[in-house]
Amino acid sequence: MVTLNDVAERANVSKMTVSRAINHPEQVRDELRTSIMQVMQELHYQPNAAARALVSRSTRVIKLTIFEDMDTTEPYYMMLLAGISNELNRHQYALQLATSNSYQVGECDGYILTGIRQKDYAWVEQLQQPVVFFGRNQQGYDYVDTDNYQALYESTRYAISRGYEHLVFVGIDVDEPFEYDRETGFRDAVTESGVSAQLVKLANHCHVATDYVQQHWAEFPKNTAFVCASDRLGIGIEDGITLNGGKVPDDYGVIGFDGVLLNQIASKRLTTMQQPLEVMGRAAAKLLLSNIQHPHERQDQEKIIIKSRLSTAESTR
Amino acid sequence: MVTLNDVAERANVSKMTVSRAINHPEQVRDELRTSIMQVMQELHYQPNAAARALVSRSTRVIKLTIFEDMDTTEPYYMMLLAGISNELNRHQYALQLATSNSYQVGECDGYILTGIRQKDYAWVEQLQQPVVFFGRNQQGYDYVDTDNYQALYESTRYAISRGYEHLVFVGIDVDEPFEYDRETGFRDAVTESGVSAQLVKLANHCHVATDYVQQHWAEFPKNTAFVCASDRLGIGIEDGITLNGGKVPDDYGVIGFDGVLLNQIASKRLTTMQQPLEVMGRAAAKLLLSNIQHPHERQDQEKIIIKSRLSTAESTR
DNA sequence: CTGTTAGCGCCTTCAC
DNA sequence: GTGAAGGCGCTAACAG
Repeated sequence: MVTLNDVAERANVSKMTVSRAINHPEQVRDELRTSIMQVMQELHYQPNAAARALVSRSTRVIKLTIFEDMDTTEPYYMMLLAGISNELNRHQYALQLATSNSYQVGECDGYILTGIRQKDYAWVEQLQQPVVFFGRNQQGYDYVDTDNYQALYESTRYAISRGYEHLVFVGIDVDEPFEYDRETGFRDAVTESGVSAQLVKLANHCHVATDYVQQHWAEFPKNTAFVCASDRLGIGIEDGITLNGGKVPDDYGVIGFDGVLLNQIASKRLTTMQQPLEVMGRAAAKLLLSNIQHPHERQDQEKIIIKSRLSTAESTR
Repeated sequence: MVTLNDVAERANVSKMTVSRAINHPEQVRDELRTSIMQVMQELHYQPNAAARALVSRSTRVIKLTIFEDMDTTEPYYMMLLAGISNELNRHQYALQLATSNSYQVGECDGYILTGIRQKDYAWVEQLQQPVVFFGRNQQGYDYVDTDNYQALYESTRYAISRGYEHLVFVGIDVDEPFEYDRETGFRDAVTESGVSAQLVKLANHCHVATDYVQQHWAEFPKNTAFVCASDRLGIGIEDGITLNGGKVPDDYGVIGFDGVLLNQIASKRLTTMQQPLEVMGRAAAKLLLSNIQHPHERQDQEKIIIKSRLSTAESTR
């Protein structure tokens, strides 16, 4: 292993000069600095991160902690990872993955947290380093989230603009703020334009949505659009319609929400509100790094709300 | 920050005794050890990983390097991550994510590599730490891979056993060993049983497969099964069949390969050879850790080939 | 069994 | 501008 010392000897300077050439180049004579740089290249010198961390108390490592079993984790986290990773790389930080049951090995300069439940907050509070959440929270921590209200408001408006006259909101059967935001977005859009509408909440699975359509088919006149709180529900709904002989998109419209997986896979492409996950990942990383550089009081909670974009496809006319 | 020293003082011993209580408990009197443990608890002592790494030259960090743009990365890597992460956690190692353009920050004890191209091998060779590949390689590095031959052999046999009398292999249009293995698996199964068969290679997209069926529909008599080299192709094929009025699974069978995403999403479930990605991730981690503990020569290349399992669903009878 | 000494590689502080 | 000394937190090696 090549150390600072090795470089110093070869360059005929003290190791301090080498250290300075790296960390405070302006304090070293140009001539010396370039010759030191050259020696570092020749020797393939790589600073020892552990030694740096030990003395500087900064690790240049960010931990992403996912409070869910990785096994059941949505694959779309991959896009999030990409965003976080891209941004961290730009600033020469490393990304370390952890789960709630991870053995905590090694320090870090900050955390990005996602999938937190109520019982996990005790752990969060005890953290010494800055924290950014992925997803809304009411505990005053900075967070990045998607604009659930806007997403459903806009997709509903879109359905109406395409001439569908009866709207059904297919929500997810959970008691979470994000779900209420989506519901409210739908309600507001519907109220404004005065079309007829109904709401239902289902478990977030394709087949549940399909069964729902099967059982309630009589309730849906032609010219109905289903505005769904997830793409899984959207796909299930579309299937149910087809099974009943309904025509998509001519007589029935379907709009999903999330838009991560399906574009690559599903054969019939679903119109969907697409969360820009890569952007959201980058935003979370950026926010965290800024908190690390400028430690601020917990008073002013920073909320970064990112809008989804409608991606139109074959399930709406 | 609580250090060894703090614990030592509070427990009225030297810091070495505390260090030993942690790393070599058997060398410390039971009584002393328990009292030290208690003090550590009280003080919430956490060993400083940087200091440990510095002195022991072991970081307990494993890097997963994905040689693809994260942006385009298959979401199924998430399952791989889960497997790797689970296994590493069991052994108290941390997982660090890197991409080819990552700034190399910090050391690690070993690498798991995936998505490598020819031009990346120079980088790999210069690594000091043990390496395990995800996916076959001919450079002599240990690797974990799925058994492509077996997967297609078995799915083909299955199709035949279900009474389909004409078989079509829908391969991926790439010049890679894994593709030839799949093709050979198909050929062998077909030859053994003497059914009629044909092969085609397509770009790995749903719609390409659908178009293919559309254009060649006349070639496919009833009782044809399509054995596909990916689930995307499988879905596209199934769609094509349906569009031509073919009945799946009664008159036409479709079998995919991969089986990661779709079970959660697609409404019509595809019969598919499912790669146990979580298991493969764990295997890669296990192999790497074993290489770290017992450094061996590069002579005997360890190959871990993991079999896929058929997951039968609605696209075959 | 337990304590003392020394040093891992780097950076801060203080001399020159 | 540059160098020397000291110490970050921990552990291996040697004393006792």
